[in-house]
Formats: sequence, C-alpha cells, structure tokens
Amino acid sequence: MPVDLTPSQALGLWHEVTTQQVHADGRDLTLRQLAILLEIYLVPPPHTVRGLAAKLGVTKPVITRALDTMGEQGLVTRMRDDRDRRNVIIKRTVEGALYLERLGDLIIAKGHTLVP
Amino acid sequence: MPVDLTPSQALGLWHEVTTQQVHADGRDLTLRQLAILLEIYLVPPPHTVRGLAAKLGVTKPVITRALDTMGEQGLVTRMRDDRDRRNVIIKRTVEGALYLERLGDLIIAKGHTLVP
DNA sequence: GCGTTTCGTTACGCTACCGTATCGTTTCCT
DNA sequence: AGGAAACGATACGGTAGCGTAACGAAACGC
Repeated sequence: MPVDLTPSQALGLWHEVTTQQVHADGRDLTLRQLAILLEIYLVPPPHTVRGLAAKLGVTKPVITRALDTMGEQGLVTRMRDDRDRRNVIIKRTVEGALYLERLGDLIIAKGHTLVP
Repeated sequence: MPVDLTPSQALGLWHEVTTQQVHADGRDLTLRQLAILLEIYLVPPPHTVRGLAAKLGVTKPVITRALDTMGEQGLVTRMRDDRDRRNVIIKRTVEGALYLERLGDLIIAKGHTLVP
C-alpha cells in the first residue's frame, strides 16, 4: 500500500519533523549518522562496517567514527565476529530502539496534521 | 486530508530518503541547516535572523553561520531591511527552490515504494 | 609456511560547527 | 539630544566531523 503525498505535504512533513527534532534532540545526530542508525535497525542483521560503508556510499572511517559517537550515546554496540575475527558485528540496543520509536511517533503525528 | 502512516512506513520512508540523500547530496547540509532552509521556503516571509532563531530554538550565531554557509552555496540570500536597517531579510533563490523541489520529489517517490 | 588480501581502526591535517560573550550599528524613548 | 534597547555579526576556545593514508590483526591461497 503506497503512501501518496503531494509536493506540499512531502516538504511540509519534512519541515515539521526536522524542526521539532532540532528543538528536542539533545543528541544532534548528523544526517549520515541517522542514515546509519536507520540502516542498522530496519535492515536484517548482520551489519558490518564494510557493509554499511558500501550501502551508504561512504568510506569506512566515516562508519567507524559514527559508531564511536553513537556507541558513546548508547544507540548501538559493537562485537567482534567469532566466526571471522576480522569482522565487527554492529548490534542494536534498547536505547537505540527507543530513539527510533520516538522518531517514528513524531513522523506519524506530524503526518496527521498535514493538509494538501 | 491527513497522511496516515504505520510505524514501519514512517521509519522506512525516513530510511530511504535519508540514505539516498547521503548518497547524492554533495552539499551535506546539517539537520539544523535543513530546518532553516525549509522554514524559509515553506513559511511566508519576511524572515529575519532573530525570527528564525526563535522558531527553531537556537541562538542567533547558529542562524548567521548557517546563512553564511548556505549563502555561499546559493541556497539563500540576505538583504538589509530598508525600513529598519537593523534587520536583515532572508530571501529565497532559484537554486534553493530547486534543491527543495528535488528533495520533495525524492520523498514522494520513496513514499510510493512503501509497503505497510 | 609465508606472502597476499581483507578486515576495522588509527593518525594526520583540515574544515566547520558549537556556545558564550562582545561588538558596531540603528532605532526607540523621554 | 542622549542613553537604553534591539539587531545581526564577529571573536574565541573547544569539539567533532571530513578524506587520505597507513596500520595491526586475522584469514586465505598456493
């Protein structure tokens, strides 16, 4: 079931959500960090640094840095892969799930207030 | 006519759009910068530094810096207000309008691909 | 076994943003 | 006219991101 939006609704939705996020988010994630976080939580595991870098079209240090920052904030965790100890498996956390749940709620709420 | 989204659709939409934006956007705007840009283009003028700062809940230097950066990129322009020369009026540009139009198209396109 | 490849991380120099405080200009008010 | 207030910009020290390049550890291949 596709979601049909008018141009005004599409940008209006982005406007409302982005503005509220700027207001409320003490974390202030980068666009890249948010993309990484969403990828980790919405796409089936396992997630690796290399895989995320390829999916987003960025270099590996970008992923490492983003995971450092978001790890300090409790949004993700890293574990070495025991089956191939070169790999690092990125894992979800409760706090990260809550963060995205709040974001989803915000998007849904703003969607309801839109007029074409 | 409100837009009804399931939690999965809401985050899925954000995921798709954010990811593609990271891939494609050579500009790499901050979340705050994007919020400012949307405010300027979606809310009726006039826009001032002070007004934008209040609306987004940030300090004035944040707005000044964002306008500096986005001004260099041609996304906005500034003009002194001749009726009160303390004020600066922020104006839209063709390039800025095109940028947001592309963003809107992207949101609409990704909305169509969603399944609940 | 030993070179080669594949991981993720780290180092380096650089740029851009942050918050706080202050500045110069312009307007307002009495 | 002259002081107070409002506006946007700037200065400052600090932090966090960037891309490129190099690194150590682990697995692979012959």
